[in-house]
Amino acid sequence: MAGLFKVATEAEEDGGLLSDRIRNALTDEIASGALVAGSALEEQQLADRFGASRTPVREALRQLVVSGLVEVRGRRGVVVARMTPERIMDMFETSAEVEAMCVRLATYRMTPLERSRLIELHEGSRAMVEANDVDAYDAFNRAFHECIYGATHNSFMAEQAQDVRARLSAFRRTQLRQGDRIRKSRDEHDAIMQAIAEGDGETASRRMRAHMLNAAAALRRYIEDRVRPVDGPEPDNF
Amino acid sequence: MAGLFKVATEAEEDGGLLSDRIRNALTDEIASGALVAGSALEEQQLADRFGASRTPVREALRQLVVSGLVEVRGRRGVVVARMTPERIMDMFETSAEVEAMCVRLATYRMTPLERSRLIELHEGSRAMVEANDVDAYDAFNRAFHECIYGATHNSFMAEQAQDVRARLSAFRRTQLRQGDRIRKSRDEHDAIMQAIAEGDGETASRRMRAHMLNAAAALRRYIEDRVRPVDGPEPDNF
DNA sequence: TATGGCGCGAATGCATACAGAAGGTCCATG
DNA sequence: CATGGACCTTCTGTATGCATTCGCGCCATA
Repeated sequence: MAGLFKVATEAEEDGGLLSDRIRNALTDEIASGALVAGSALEEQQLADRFGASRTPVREALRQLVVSGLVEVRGRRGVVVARMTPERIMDMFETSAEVEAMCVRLATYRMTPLERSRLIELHEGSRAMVEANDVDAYDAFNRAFHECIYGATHNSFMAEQAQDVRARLSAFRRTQLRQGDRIRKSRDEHDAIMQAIAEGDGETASRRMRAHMLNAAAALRRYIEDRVRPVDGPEPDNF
Repeated sequence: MAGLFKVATEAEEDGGLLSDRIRNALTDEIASGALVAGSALEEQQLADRFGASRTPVREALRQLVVSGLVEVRGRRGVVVARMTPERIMDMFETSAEVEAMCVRLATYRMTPLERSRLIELHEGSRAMVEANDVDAYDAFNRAFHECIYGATHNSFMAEQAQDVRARLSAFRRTQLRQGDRIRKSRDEHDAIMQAIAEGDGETASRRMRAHMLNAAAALRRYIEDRVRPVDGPEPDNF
């Protein structure tokens, strides 16, 4: 329902292709968790929902397959990518390494202006922590890391890092709700910022890796706490 | 023409989807350089060539857009991704960092069996160098690096690394034809292998990064030698 | 002669129609 | 009562048709 309204409002910016609009909408819904993993995505149903025919829906789905957000099952249609816990951990580890790689290069290459912008962002996150505003912190977090990607001055690397990050966004947000993870996250950012300020890319890199792996561990605890009691319908589902 | 024949022979394995076959064929042709950057890809023309209708061709093209191998220009159709020298260098740097990351993890995690397999591959490459067999060495090189990806025991990371590598394959092969680059490449592999044997992931990582950046530099020289004399129709085309 | 407007052609983007396959269901039989 | 097979439904995969839009060339005018 929210999707319908969104499409209706976005219909005004008609410049984009219909298939692109559908793809972006589905990407958002998968990344936000509105579409849970394993859900079947029927073409006709989506076409009705977006007020389009099956053709642009198909194109959007095919693109999502390449992005890894959905997977095809023979001729039985596509489902939202159903990931095992092992795969999620693999993705987090990869993300950690990629982020560590980016921050190392960024430390050595960022301009004073970029550094200033990063500091500004980081300072702004203090209020979100104290308000325990998960959504705001999630948005900040994204901006913070993208700022680092940009500071690598390597647009391809930035795109790759963002791709990996996007595939994990659905899990990252849940992870932030674990205990006082937000506060710890900001403390870790603080340590990273210090290494950046000192121009020590190697230390920044190690701290970033630890930061990301801590987030993964927090997610793991969160999942185990939530999945254990149920123990029934969805053991491998997400 | 070669493409037509290829499709005809592969038509027997009819299990795959038509759009997948087209996508794979186009991927191969772009990666191998048979389709040069900037070439326009007309839907009807491709449909005729593959003996299909426009629909599967469209789907294949859309998937290639997501892969970054082709790009759309409004409604003017798609062209093989036209990359600037800066972007290619960005991609090589990213590839270098990713490979360095993989080999570090692989050094710490590979099983004796995997190490044995890697040594065997490396030994086998000696003959190719002495025969100066670029195609054979290119194939070996791919197997060598994929073996390392696998040894990370992180399937997601392996996929990411392979994606980046695939996007550079068209350039990697040309680079191997530069001077005695093949011999140097094998020497660098040798140094990497030594670090792996000693279990020193950090050294293996640094050597791998240098190896990849050397390859990029070789490509740059090769391009400049070839593009400088022309200086006319394709300054940014390559 | 140069520039701007107009019309035509062609190719993309979307919609619709048709064929094939996969799964479910119901019935018959052991 | 269980099991296997055939039929039917539904959805995917592909083909074709139509509208829109973009580019290109021509012509008129300053």
